[in-house]
Amino acid sequence: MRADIRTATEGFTEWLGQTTNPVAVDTETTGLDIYSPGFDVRLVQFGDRDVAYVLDAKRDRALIQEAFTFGRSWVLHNAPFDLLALDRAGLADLEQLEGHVFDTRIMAHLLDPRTEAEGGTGHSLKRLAQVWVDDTASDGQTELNEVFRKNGWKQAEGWAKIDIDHPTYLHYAGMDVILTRRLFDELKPTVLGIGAGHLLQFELHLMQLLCRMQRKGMKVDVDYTRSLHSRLQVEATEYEAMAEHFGVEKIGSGKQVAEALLAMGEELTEQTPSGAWKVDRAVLLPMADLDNGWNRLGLREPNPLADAVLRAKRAEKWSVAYTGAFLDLKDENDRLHPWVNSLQARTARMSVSRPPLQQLPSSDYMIRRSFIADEGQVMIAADYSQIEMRVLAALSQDEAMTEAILSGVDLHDYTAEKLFGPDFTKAQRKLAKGVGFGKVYGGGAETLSRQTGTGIGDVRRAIQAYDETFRGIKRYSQGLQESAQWGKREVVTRVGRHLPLDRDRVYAATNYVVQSTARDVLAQAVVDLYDKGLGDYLLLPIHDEILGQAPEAEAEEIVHEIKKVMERDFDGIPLLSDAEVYGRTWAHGYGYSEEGQ
DNA sequence: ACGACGCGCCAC
DNA sequence: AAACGTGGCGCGTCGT
Repeated sequence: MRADIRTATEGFTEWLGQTTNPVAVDTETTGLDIYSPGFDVRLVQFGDRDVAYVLDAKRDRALIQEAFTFGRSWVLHNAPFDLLALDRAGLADLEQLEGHVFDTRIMAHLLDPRTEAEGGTGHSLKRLAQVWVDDTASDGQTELNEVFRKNGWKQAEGWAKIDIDHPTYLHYAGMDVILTRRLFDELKPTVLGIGAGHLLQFELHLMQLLCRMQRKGMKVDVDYTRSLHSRLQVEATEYEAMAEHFGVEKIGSGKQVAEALLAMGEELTEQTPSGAWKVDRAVLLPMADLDNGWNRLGLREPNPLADAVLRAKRAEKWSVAYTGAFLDLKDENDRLHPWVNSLQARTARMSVSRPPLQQLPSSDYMIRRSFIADEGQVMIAADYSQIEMRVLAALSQDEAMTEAILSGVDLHDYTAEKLFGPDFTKAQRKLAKGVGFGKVYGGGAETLSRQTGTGIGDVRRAIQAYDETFRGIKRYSQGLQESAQWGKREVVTRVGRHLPLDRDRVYAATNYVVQSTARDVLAQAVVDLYDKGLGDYLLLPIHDEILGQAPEAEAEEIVHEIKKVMERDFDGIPLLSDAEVYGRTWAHGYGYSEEGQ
């Protein structure tokens, strides 16, 4: 494969003026945390199929800035990282490139959303280039790692420490853009070939909007977070000491915990897939005489070790994964800019990482209290109610479920009445609800029986009654699986997304379509909100919810506008949004109030 | 020292 | 007939 890697600037402008679109772009930086102190862009590369210019971000700063004003189209692999890095370093604004950017990672995801572990190609440039461009393609990563290793640098250090003119580094940098452009040339017609051209445009647009959200970030209440962080650390240390008293030196070692509990005369019954004793939360809580909400059950004498391990683990997790991460990752203005991957899961669900803000504890508001609206603003949120059940009703066009939803009655009450009659008990409603979730998640009788503590026979009868009540859902689910059996082993969603199914898990088809369609509803809502000029109020997408902030005086009005934009009809099923003004902090949406503290 | 993996736990 | 879905990420352990 021809690869002409040029490190001098001679001829760059002429080349850029005459090469074909899109021009591949990549950056090499000091690290991954764009908003941490000390972050810098070191190299910026431009390339086409055969030629790469590897420019020094400092030496060639003006030339790079000028290049981005050329009004070309660009292609990047995993564009958000480089777009935000370029923006942060003042080399190119997000807005400047918006609408002119392709992302080969997004294109690859549309063609096969599976990771390597799931049997797909995965979405790393190296693997994709091997599959689509040249099976001997090497991006030079292995050689670069070797240089890092020989110098005694850890992975994360190498990127900042390697000499900017190290030949291995420059080769790696140059190959990246050449492979990206070559990959683009293969992926583009293939994406169009499966009829996903419109979907690609949509995803590229969405990705760039989420980049804006990420760049803005969210304000951390640093004083509060520091104080909570140390409180959690103290708590973890205290409970770790108690555990040690019972012979457990490392609370994270399931082996030690299990052995100590057995020595205390406790009985363990559940095992992990590899045969070890299971000592997770579900096992330890009852042993500590606690329910799921950590309240005393009063059923037995609490085991002090089980109690200490539970509390130490929680305090440890919360301080390391949350408060500690918030403090580590915030920028110099105390703002956090989490990574938002607009197209992540097999079902296209988005993910948020560094830190994982989509999964902060919701049973207690203390962690969410770390996030505070900007001066004069309040946090707001709007979520779709029962989005997955409603999407399932719409897709299946089930008559009974449509009737229930349109009548406005509580769906689980309706289901319980159909299953058990008008005098259904609380436990029966819970079971009815569980059966409904089972349809969305693909769960079976065994699982539901275990979860609800209902006998397997009763559960089977409930599922059967459910299928008879909601015949359309059963029919829809079977239809998906049958067509996947006959044709290609995949389901295609309403927006034309191809979701591959695993051979032995074809039953997951219903879940995939529902989860994916619900994701696309939220994604479309994000685009619509920006179109209506409400984008500046948004902070973060959370699967079926959008978190935002707005000036206090207008917050009610703005959140109402957001709700209205989100709400829509989906094949006769109304998708409704619950909108709420939280208050100064994220915790205000979870029962926190200043006065109460 | 580093990576892979098992396990666990946080969310929707 | 039956089959619980999607993530992020830290710790401990074990192999290289």
